[in-house]
Amino acid sequence: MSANSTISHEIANLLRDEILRSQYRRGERLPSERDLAARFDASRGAVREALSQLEQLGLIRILPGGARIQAIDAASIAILGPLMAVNDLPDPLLVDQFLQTFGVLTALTARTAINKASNEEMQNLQGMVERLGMHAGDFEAMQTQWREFLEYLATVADNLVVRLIGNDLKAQFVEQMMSLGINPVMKPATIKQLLNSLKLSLASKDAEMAAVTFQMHFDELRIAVSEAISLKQGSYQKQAV
Amino acid sequence: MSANSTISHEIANLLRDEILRSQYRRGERLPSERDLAARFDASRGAVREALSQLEQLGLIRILPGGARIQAIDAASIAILGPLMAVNDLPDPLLVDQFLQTFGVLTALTARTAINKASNEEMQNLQGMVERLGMHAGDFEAMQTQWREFLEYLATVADNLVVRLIGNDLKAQFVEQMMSLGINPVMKPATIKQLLNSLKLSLASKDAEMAAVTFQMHFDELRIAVSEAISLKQGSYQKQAV
DNA sequence: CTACCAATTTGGTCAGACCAATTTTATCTG
DNA sequence: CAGATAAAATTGGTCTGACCAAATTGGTAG
Repeated sequence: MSANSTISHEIANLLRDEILRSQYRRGERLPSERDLAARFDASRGAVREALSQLEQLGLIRILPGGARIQAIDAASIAILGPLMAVNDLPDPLLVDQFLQTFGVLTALTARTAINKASNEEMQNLQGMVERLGMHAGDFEAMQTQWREFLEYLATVADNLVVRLIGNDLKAQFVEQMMSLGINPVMKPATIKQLLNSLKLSLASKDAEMAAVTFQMHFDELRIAVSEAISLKQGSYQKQAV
Repeated sequence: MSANSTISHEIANLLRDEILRSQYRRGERLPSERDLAARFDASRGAVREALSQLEQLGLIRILPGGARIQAIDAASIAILGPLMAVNDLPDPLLVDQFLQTFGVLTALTARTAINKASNEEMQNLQGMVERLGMHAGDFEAMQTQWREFLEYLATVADNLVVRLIGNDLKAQFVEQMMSLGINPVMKPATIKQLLNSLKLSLASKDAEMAAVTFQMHFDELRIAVSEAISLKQGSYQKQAV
């Protein structure tokens, strides 16, 4: 995933992970560009490009005298993905916070979308929910359609701020979960209930109800993912034994 | 603000603004590094560092054959600040979306914070709200204390995801508004009501109520800011005449 | 008009050099 | 011994010029 062909990207990724693994303390000086160049057997130019990227991520601050490590909670959200990936398993707490955040933003998106949707868009939304209900069994197919639904919802809501955050978040997260083979399992009854509630809110154009529905869905999802992770953790420990 | 002493930063900022001003179309090729170097009278290395930053911002994609402009809604949220700054006045719609988003995230923070606050933290929070009420008149003082309150709330909630988003958002936004001299004015009665509601939710440890309170506050703020901007717009037009 | 091949352009990378500012070290002083 | 001071080494910022592989472009043959 983070194998961006170019050397500067590789260096950036390596250093990024080292920083995220707390191998440097906050405020500490990174090795000099020349030293790094020697270490990675690369030119100073390549190293400088890498550092330039890390600075943009908010992980370091470059200034005459040396590049210094920044506090991690002063960084950009673009580090979330890598942060979840530094360990074998993502930090469950972080994942939970992630879903919680994603939940409120999705709820906002739904609220906005329903409030400003045209008749045609409303019909499209209803149609998509309808189709979602039909594939209730097939996880893969539902996953795809579900994402399309959220995507369309975002399009209708047309909130650039949420959109941008969503980009960063989704890109960082979804693939991460997928690649780890973490499959959250939700009870069919719960899903059915969610879809029904969604149908209702759309039919009555009740934005608030839709928001609450999504909120509840994500709360369920948080539980499911949490279980999926601890399950995975169990199997890891087994392997270790 | 965006005058980062170094040439590469200057180039990056210039190009960033040009892209945000839609001077290039999506998918279009940026001038070659050599051309850009000539244009800015800089070395190719400096240009490459600049492009490296723009790529990290998600504004362009660099690949052999040329750097291409990306869709703006595929970028990082770090572009929001510059995006609001490209015009004399920030886009009111964007500002509104901004506050809306900030609102739900703050509501989430409040909910989480109250749910997991220790007794001591709870007392601190109550104390801060108390003090906020005392400075109801002085805008400056209240502004500072208000920010401290939110900051502490975030510390207690301890949600890294929201934290990171908040960083990016705050950094991009608050200063922007300040530097433009946009002072949203809220009725003292409204503020009083907000603080009371806040006091109540803290006293009864009612996380949901606190969340709703913040939500309402931000809705009020959105109105106030919207008015402040259109007021500013009026005075601009006067000047133009 | 299409398919294919050569010439050109473009990004990726390197080496070596110079400057200004900072940091470190050594030196001198009280 | 501590503190101020000056010299030396280090560090980031920038430039020049060069080479390669991949992609784009332009022209040519079918």
